[in-house]
Amino acid sequence: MTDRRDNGGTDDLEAALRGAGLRITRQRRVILAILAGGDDHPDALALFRRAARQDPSISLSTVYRTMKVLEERGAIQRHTFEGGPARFEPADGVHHDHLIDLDSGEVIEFRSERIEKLQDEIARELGYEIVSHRLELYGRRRK
Amino acid sequence: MTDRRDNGGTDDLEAALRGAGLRITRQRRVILAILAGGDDHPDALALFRRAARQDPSISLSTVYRTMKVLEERGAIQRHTFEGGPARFEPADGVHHDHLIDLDSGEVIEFRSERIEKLQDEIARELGYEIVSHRLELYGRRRK
DNA sequence: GTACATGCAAATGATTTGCACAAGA
DNA sequence: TCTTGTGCAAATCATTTGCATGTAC
Repeated sequence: MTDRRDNGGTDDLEAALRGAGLRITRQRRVILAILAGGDDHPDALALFRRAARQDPSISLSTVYRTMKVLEERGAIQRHTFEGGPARFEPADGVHHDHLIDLDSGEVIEFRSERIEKLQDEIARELGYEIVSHRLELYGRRRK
Repeated sequence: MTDRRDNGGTDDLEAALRGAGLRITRQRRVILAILAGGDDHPDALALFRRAARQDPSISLSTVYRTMKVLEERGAIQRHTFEGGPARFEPADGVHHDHLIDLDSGEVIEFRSERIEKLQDEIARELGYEIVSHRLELYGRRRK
């Protein structure tokens, strides 16, 4: 047993690349392991720094390029929270929203069936079909 | 009677600047009128182009600087929808969320008391206090 | 007159891209 | 081998800022 999540693990990410006829390079292997291993939402620079510890030859461009292909394959999710740079997380199949801790930058995931449903109702009333949505709560720990 | 909204009109915007001891310059007057007059959500460049028609000497920097002070005074809202640059709208006092038409870029405003309430409940359950939030629906017109 | 505002150009920060070389399949 | 990937530097995009000059109050 491992503490790695069932989905979004290195194997799933590798499969996403392989399935598209893309290559598993030494640097991609490192990046995928970091993505799959962590349970936070790192940005490109954080990913780059962590990767560089294992392989100092990795470049920031490669991190960005890898994020782009993984996103195109639906293997990861890209989030752009207020202010900061894009942050990434392995796609876990189940959609969820985010609560961002304004003090620490920490991201807490949550999911509300009722909110999802209400969103659909609203879109329908306005004559629209939802393609995607984003719901982000920004707050601080209650004392 | 005017088709200008009750709130977020030129007068409100001017008041926001005056109240902070700031000056109403020729270029600010033009920008404020455009913001107050339109009912869309223009980005800095769009604002700049419209302003330049009335006063070709206006610079993009001034648009950005004006957006910054107005935002600091709470007179306008800045939105960063997926992808694109920041877009602005006069603050109308009542909070609302947005549905973005993926084909036209058009922004439709809506408000759901029930969603607002659910968000508060969720944050509370997670031990947080919401400072702000953003809910954006991206979709296309239903045929 | 004096502090605040402006235009311009240069700086910034995040991200992307062109190119010559390297390396998976 | 042949195509895809990489590092590096330069380019791009949105936005900000330094500075000398202009102007609202």
